[in-house]
Amino acid sequence: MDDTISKLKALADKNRLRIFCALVRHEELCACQITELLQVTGATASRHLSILVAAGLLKSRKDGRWVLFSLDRSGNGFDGILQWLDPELRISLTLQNDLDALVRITGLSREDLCRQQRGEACCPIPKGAHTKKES
Amino acid sequence: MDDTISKLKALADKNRLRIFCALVRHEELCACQITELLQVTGATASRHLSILVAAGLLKSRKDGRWVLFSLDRSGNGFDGILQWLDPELRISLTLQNDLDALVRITGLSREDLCRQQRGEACCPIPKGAHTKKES
DNA sequence: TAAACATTTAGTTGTTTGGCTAATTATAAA
DNA sequence: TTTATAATTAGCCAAACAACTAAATGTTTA
Repeated sequence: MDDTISKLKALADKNRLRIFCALVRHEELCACQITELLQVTGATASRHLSILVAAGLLKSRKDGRWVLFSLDRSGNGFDGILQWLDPELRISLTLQNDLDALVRITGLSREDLCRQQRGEACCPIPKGAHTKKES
Repeated sequence: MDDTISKLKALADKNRLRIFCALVRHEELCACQITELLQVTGATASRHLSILVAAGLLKSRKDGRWVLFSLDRSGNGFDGILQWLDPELRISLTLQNDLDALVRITGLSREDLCRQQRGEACCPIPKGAHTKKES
């Protein structure tokens, strides 16, 4: 039961649910892409990611300097979770907006993305991104 | 999305998950039966129940002095939730123990149960109930 | 009507959680 | 080998939460 509660707790947070749903549609995302998506500090994104990994919902692998995260579909009841959350993916404006934002984020090279996050303004954020309101 | 997060948060608590799973197997339970099951104060059980109702996972109806709770199966994605949690019901010792305890609890009249909770010791708790350990 | 009683609401307290900044670790580039 | 950098960890604070006791609410019975 503790295992199930860990998964529920892990998903019962807006930012972590956004991460999870983003990874339903994108095979792999690195920590800095998640950071950019959520618009929080890298430390905060890292904490959320570690909670999702600890709950057995995500797995990660290193790729040089980067750490890439993806869904861990091997967990108990994973299909039930997806079946539950899938309708959500289609109707939530927040999640739709995230998918739009991910088109931009994954379109940048990881180098440019991280440079941008450090405020060197080499890659201005296109107007309209991150501006839709939740229904 | 907020609706989904409410449901996840509501289930992401050990006592509330126990309530929910108890109601998967028992059509209706009153607040005092839940109180007896969880071994918490009536106020605490009432709060947990209200959170589950607010999340749309349970519904309630009044029957005289008593309030009876049951699953609200009309909610979005309810089947996915059940599909996810059903395996849990079979393997968790805590939940199995709860089902055993419910046999005793539902075997008592509501009157006797509530009298017992007030400590008049009219209905001694059978030895062995509430004693199994979680795996 | 008065007393008993099932449940809920209010108010308090200690714990958990989510965010931040700063410091640390590990990898890559100069 | 020094510097830059992606990610994590540590430490802090405010907000959220779960438990309790006590008081309030609404229903039934004497």
